[in-house]
Amino acid sequence: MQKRILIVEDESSIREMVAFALRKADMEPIPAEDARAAQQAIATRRPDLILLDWMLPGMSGLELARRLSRDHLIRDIPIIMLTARGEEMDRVNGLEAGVDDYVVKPFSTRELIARIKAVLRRSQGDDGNGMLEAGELRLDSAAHRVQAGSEVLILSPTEYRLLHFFMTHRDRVYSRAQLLDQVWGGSVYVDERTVDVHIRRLRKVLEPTHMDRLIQTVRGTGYRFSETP
Amino acid sequence: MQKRILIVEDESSIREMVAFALRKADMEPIPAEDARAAQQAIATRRPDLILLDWMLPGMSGLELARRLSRDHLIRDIPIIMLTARGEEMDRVNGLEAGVDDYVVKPFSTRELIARIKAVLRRSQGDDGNGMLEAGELRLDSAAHRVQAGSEVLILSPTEYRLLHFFMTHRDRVYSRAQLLDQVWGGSVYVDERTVDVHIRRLRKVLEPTHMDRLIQTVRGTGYRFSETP
DNA sequence: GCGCATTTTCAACATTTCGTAACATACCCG
DNA sequence: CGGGTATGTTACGAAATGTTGAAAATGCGC
Repeated sequence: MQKRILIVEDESSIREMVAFALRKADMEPIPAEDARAAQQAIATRRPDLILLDWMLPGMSGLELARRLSRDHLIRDIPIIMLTARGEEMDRVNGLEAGVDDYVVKPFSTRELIARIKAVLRRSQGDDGNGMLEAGELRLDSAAHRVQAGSEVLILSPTEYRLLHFFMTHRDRVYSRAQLLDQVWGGSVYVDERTVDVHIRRLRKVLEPTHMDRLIQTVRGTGYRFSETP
Repeated sequence: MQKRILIVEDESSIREMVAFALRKADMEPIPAEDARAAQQAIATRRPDLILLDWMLPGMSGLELARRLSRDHLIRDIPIIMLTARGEEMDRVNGLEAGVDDYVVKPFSTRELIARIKAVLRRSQGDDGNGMLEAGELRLDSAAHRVQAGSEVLILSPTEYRLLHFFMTHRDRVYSRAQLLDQVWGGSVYVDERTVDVHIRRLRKVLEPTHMDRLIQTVRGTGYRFSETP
């Protein structure tokens, strides 16, 4: 199934080059040259991923990203930011706005494609209806329900958000700070150790079904969600 | 070590401009104005990368690329295509004659150099994503995971940093002092022999998969990471 | 305001990692 | 061949890091 990729970029040469590369990789490019066009395209075509230039005429890419992540229907669309070198990409700002990855210009088209695939893969198991799967685990975000096999699991709100984040961001380490940003929201101050406790809780819920193996500790760095040990 | 870059381009002004930029970037340009000259240059000088104009007098760049990828000795030389904007790029779609990247004319030499470097890096086992490969070894820096074949290897934080450094700095000796600087960070005081111990630990992890051969001792100097003994 | 579910903090406990030192082995050169 | 130096190997205690249970704090509906 062809993935639709929205390209929000004001320079037409870059837009064209990326569109070219996307087609070659069997994806469907949707070009947009500013935030207005982007928003319209999102509403009408619902892309699977958004490529967002950091600097845009009118509204900055970051601002647009923030707006998008505010809208619940859109927030699960992953975003990759395109930034010019040295264009101080404050990583934290990006994380707050729900940006999934960065690519620094100038980039090779192959690298860009690889990153796009990586991000799409990470949010895989998402069949478009908000059904996420990993191992025996199934998370139905529409119904807000989690199952392991036929077992229904009861999660607290935070546990649920944490698991949901992990299932849409697999095979990647996240530090405690990053998890706090993403799962708790950037504007709360809580001890980093709190993350450990919730990890523990989540594991405890998953333990009876052996799905706790999906949540892995990366010593010295943070935690990771992955099917491979 | 200087990289040899073959420039196949009929317009001499572009050839010269690119050659100039390449020299400035410490690479060695090999100019060729048509397919015949290109093939001869490939046979005699074996370039590390080929810049190929889309439109050439006689044989088109695409046709040349196809021929090259047919030859097993040549097929792993990466190719970057130079195309004019709108030069029926869509036709490239399934063709895919082993082209690694392409740059749309007019391009800035700075961008071109950046792309060249990216492609060269990739051919050294760095896919630009933080996926590093060497032999059977694969290090995924996003997931913070190391595999040898399908085997997952467990590394301590320092072992991981050390391996990561080596995989991004191959074929070069580093003294213990340099390794301490780069891997431990300049502001720590530890005995140089500590490096030996960590090398030993890393080797031990790699031993079962025979990948310890990648870490080589250079007596009197330090250590080196290389695929060739 | 009260009771309940949830979240956060805290601190004891368990495990891993690290640097050092001591000993073993390999290599070089006269 | 033998001494001297460089590197390999191992063991051990201290320090860093992760885990865990329980208590304290918070927030929410009634």
